[in-house]
Amino acid sequence: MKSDFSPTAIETKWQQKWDEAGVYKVDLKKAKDPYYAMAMFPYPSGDKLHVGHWYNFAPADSYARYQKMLGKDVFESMGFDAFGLPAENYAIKTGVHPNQSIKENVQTMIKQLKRMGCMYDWDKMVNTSTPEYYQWTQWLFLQMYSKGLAYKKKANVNWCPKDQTVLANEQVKEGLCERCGTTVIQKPLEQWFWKITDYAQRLLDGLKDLDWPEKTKIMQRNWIGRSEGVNFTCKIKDLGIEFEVYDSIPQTHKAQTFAVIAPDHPMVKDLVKGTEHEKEVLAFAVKIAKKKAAGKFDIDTDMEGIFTGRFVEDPFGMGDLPIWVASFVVTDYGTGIVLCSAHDERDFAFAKKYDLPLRPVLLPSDPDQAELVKKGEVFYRQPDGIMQLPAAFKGMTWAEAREPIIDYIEKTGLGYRAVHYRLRDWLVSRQRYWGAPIPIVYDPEGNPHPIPEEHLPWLLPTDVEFKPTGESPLTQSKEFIERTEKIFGKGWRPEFDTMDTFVCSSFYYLRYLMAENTPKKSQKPKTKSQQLVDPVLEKKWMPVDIYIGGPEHATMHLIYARFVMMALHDAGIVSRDEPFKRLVHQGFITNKGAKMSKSKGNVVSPDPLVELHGADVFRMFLMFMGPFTDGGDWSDTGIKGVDRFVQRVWKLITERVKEEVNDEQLKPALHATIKRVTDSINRLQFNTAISALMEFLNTAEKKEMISGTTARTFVLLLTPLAPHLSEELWEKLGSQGFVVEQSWPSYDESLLVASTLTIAVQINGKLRGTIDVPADATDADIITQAKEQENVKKYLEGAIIKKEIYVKGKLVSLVV
RNA sequence: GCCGAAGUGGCGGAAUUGGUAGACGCGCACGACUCAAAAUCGUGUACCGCAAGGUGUGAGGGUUCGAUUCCCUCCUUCGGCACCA
Repeated sequence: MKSDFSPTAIETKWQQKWDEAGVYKVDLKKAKDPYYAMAMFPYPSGDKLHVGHWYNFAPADSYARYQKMLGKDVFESMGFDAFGLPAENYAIKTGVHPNQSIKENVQTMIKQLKRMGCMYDWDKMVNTSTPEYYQWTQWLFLQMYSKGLAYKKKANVNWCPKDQTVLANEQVKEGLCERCGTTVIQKPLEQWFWKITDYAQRLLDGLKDLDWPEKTKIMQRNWIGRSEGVNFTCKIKDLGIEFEVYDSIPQTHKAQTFAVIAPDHPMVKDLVKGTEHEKEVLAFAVKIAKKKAAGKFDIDTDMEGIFTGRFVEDPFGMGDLPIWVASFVVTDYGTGIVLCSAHDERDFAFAKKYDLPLRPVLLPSDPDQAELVKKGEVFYRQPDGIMQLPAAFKGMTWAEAREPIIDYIEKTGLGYRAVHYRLRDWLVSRQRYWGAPIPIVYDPEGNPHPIPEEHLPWLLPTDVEFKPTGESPLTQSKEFIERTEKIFGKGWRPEFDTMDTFVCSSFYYLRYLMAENTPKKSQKPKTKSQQLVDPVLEKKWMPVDIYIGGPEHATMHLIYARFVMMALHDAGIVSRDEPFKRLVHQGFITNKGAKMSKSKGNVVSPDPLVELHGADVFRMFLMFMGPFTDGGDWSDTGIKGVDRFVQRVWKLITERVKEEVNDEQLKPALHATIKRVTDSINRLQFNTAISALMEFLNTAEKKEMISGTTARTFVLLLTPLAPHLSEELWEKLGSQGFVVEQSWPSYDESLLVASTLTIAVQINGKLRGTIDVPADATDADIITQAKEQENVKKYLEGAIIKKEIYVKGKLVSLVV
């Protein structure tokens, strides 16, 4: 049965056969043992599919195939995150409408994805830029609005001057636009927000039960930034204005010596109104605000302040505290006003700069060192002769003192325990064209009203230019305004902003479960069966069993999706809080150390290599590069090794299999291989799975002929990794059915125990020889034998053995 | 500065609870086949040394009969955060 191996022909053949037989179609309703395998859906950019996509999707598919062979009803989803800036920027450059370019890119990418031979059930594909999809994005907005979770407010927001749109906090990385790298500035604008802060504690608590990478959980925890401390109510002297302050280091209680307020705090004006300080202070506030707006504020060089002339009225019986406006204080954390002490780096530096008094609470007592000794030992002292706290606190360490002091503060009634979070509300509106229109209209008085559901999808108008002007492009659409007036009345205006694309991707895992039922364009989603998600399917399939994607989404998509799922749960739409039970991040593929991107022109296309070697070889090569979660720098050296492996497998199975030949001696190796491959795939370490198969091949090739059983088992092990090749070999072996529908082989434990053991012999921790002993030899026998080993003997001559250690089945260690 | 991950041959990487470091593959060298080359197959390949032997998992200490694995200090690289009192 000798024949040549031609990957492309084989791969095309089996993709067709699978397709015809519908082996990857899943009946979501009938599935008995659902397994929802999902990779983060791609953005259909002009780059097409690059090696990074393959690196993500191919192993994800191999793992899903393994689950299928374990007997699960696997649903592997695929779709497109099609709204967003790149298509719009492309349109600005070329004049091609995003609708057009996205359609083309999606078509190309589907073709490329199909070439990979993954188990995607294409009937359930989603594309977020289609009205069928974005009506649900809009519906979600209305849900949020009706639950009071969507609101509009004027605030300083992150503005990208290049993309001419606002950005969510999560989209600003190191002060730069996450998309284009431009310095982000602050701009006061009226924007739509979603109240993710209401869910801060739940988002934090939920993490502990998730099977997610620890580092991702840590990133989310830091992002949420829960801080515990004490709130105090204070008064401005002579003005009687009451305000709250938050203090997260209660150890400094009664040791505060001044107060600082944020330059853009609304109370600043009231403090200085009509005083000699007014002009100067307000000018200072404006100066700092400008610096911050330009994104140029740097705490190290720009630590500045100015005295307001006002005091906090003796908050703790230790005297009045002067209030300064200080550049480093932020308005929107805590209450924007802070009581300062010696034991904070910034407060300390500020006090030194403006010669403000300090009252340290830690030994040593030198106020010049106060901040530096925070890690120092003993807490509590009375440098100015005033007893600050009860004597019970004396001698406590900084850490020990914390809780008792909070208790003490509460008991004295001066303040109360409080929790603050760093998490801010999610800014969801964007001044761009290519997104889902926000389903809100304004009456002639300018009051917002939700668009009734029957008008969904609230279509994105097409009579729009894309030039970013800083104003929403939708304002140019005559049709959009006419449509609004026609439905709602004269003088009514639509909301011109669109939604952040992260809204689209915050619930797509639910839409996959419904995509088959999506009405045609002509239909409107009004009937009962047309809902965001069928509760029965949701209950059955959610949460997603394994979600695979890049770590760059740790504080964006992955936190938004959790928030939206929780909000939907509270609204009774879904049955649980968390969308992704298990999360895995694939590693990042770089090119000469740099991130692949079109602008750098270093994107590597997989197509030529796939053409040359076939999809199986290419995907195995990517898996063989190293651990899936590590990624690495791109290089195609080494693909040859996998190619050779495939050629040799082909040769062995097509030329050297004889059904009834006796190859009993191969059995232990075969079963060891089953175990190794199984364990490796379980841990998503495809590299070691492949090397185990290579090792077995090396062993098997030494035999003249191998049996049908051995060959079939080997092909089964290869199936998740190289599905097309395996299918062809399965057929050549005369086996029934699709190999991709066979069960995963199991191994016989008893065959894994070797009949002879090789024991290492060490003297003083150095390897001096090995001995072969029967598996049933006694410990004493083995030690005796070890001492008689030739090389060992040499070292034992004239030496006294002080200690003998035998590690079962592994080694003998002698100490002389 | 803070949080996290990682440093092993010329290269990608192996080595589940401490137990024969370098599996598997690339590359390289030599050999076979060939007029020749490619492909393929075989042998070798951590370093020093002719050898006996010694040295080796970023550096330095420590625990242990025994450390890539555990502990301490430090260095480098990568990822995230950075005014949140």
